[in-house]
Amino acid sequence: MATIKDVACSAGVSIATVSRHIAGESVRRADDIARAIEALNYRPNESARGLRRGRTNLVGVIVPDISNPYFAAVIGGIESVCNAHGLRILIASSAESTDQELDLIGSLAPTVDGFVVVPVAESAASRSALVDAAVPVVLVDRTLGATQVFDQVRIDNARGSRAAARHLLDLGHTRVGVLSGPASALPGRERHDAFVAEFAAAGAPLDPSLVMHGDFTRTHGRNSMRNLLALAEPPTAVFAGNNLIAQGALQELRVREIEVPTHMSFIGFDDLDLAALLTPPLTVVARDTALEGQSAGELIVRRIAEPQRGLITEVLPVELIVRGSTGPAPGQHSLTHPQPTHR
Amino acid sequence: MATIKDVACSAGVSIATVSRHIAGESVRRADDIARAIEALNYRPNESARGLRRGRTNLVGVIVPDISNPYFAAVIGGIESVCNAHGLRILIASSAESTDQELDLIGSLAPTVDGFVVVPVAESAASRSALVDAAVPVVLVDRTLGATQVFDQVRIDNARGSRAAARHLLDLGHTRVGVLSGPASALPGRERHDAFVAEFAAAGAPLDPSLVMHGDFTRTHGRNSMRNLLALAEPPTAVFAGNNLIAQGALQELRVREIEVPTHMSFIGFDDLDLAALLTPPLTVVARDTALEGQSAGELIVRRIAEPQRGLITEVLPVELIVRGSTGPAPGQHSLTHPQPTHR
DNA sequence: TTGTATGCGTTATCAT
DNA sequence: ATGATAACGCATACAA
Repeated sequence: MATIKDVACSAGVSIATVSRHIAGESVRRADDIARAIEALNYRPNESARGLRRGRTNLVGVIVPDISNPYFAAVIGGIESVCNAHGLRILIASSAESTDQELDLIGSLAPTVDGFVVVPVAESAASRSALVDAAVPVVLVDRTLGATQVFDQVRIDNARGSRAAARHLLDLGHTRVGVLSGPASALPGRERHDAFVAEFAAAGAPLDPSLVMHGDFTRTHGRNSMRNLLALAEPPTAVFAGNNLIAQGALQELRVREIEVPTHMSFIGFDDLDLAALLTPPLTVVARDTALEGQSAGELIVRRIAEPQRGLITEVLPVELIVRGSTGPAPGQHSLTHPQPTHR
Repeated sequence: MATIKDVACSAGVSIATVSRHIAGESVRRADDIARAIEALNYRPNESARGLRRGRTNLVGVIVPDISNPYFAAVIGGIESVCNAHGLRILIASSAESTDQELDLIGSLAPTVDGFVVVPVAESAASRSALVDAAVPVVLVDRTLGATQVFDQVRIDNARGSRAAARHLLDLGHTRVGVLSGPASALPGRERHDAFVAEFAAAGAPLDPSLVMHGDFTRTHGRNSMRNLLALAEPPTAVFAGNNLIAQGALQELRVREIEVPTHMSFIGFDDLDLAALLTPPLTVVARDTALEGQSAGELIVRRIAEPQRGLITEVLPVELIVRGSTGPAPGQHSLTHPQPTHR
């Protein structure tokens, strides 16, 4: 591997001059230096650079599960923006464990110029570890405690849930099941609360026995849907709090051969890759997951460049996509149901 | 940030002793040192370490598209294994561009101890760039030229395709469409060739006009399926060369309201997240994508530890999962069709 | 077993 | 505008 010294020799200047040239300063023999760099295929040693400047050009990205398509899309967004700004992405999975998340923050902290984190839950330990890390931090999708100390990228969970609730209300549903995520995570809380609140505001408060809390997992979706179906009077519609919960619930509906939407309307939060190809195609509250990652990338880039800037919270929009899995409640005139938006 | 000097001071020893303690050598005042490290929350500076030892503990992972669920699963597998061995993962996307892949290899090479690459195509430039990088390399899923110079993790594409062909033959299909991936990539070639060969070997060579080559994209799947359907005599079954091609093809089948498998049998290479929830559930050739990543992780870890070892190629098995999208060809006795394996 | 001292490749300071 | 040089934090050769 060629070093700056080799370049300096080859170009007949001192290493200081080469360093300046690389830093963009104007030097007399810039051409010779450029030629030497080219000829030797010289690349500055990042370790030496990092040691000297105290910066590594590395951003640590910690997510609960890399294989989840949602997180994968977010990572993709982060990567494209950061790479365009010369920042490398260090990926690590907390494997849905706050303990592991804490370890990762601690061990990555001295190595990275900044963090982009999708926290597992609202862990005070993780929050203070990130504060101790003393580098810029951007939180995506979830928060770490009520008082904001980091930049954030979130989506408008409340609006999405309200739109879903509104849609079901318009279709005449009043007996609605809710498969919520954990209250320990912001999206779980916000989606749940807004959905329930919208029904209450419409004068049709939901039956609490139809509200199931659980993790963001297929298992929760499947088991809770099973429980709902076992009820003496099952709901006429179900709202699933995220993509995994929806998958589990759909699995159960499929096994039980429940007709959707004839006997049960279904709406999920988060779009699925094949949602439009299911029978019936799935009605969902969707968001731009790649954009979420890009926004996070832009925030961390900016924050690293200007650490003193005021805290930023970016709230991205969501969209109700009405496909075919939601229909009028039994006994409703089909005329009243909204026109599907085909996508 | 505490340095080794701080620890040495606090423990009342020299920095060399601290360094030895960290390296695992036995030193007299190990306890004092451990206490000091704990108290100061000391972590070795990776840049300094990298500079001094010439190793960074970083593995560069380059994939064509991070958001593709297949690659995401592979990355997840790599990450879990590497992290367990103290190696960090540097993620970068080549965005399906061999040029970008080449740039990434060059710019990451001085920074990483090894590469895990899913090449975009069989690029001689990428191959020689990886050779020039002079660090261990593991190739996943695809190759870079005929002569093997790197460790590899692949799947048994030929066996998977033969199983798919066999399955369709057993169902009596002889007029079969093939939506193949690019011949420039190993999986595209192997899957195509084995599938075609199996039909030929069975004395039922495929009609060349039913064989469509294209990229691993939804667009190819959709357009080619459209072309097949527009034929005077369309095929009775279609084989899709990967997950994206299958998605596109299914989209077209859905739009055209073609009944599967009554009017058209469908089988894809690669499982999809919701494949079992489609109507009908999809018959596919599946593989363990996470395992593929884990194997790659183990190979790169091993190769970094023992660079001199002989070249390794790991070929992972595939599995035909018969669900509901394949049925007997028109005019066949339904008795002859195999029993579905429900999953 | 321990400490001292050197150098890894780079940037920044200082003098020219 | 340029060159010599110190220092970043660490691992190790060498001396003790």
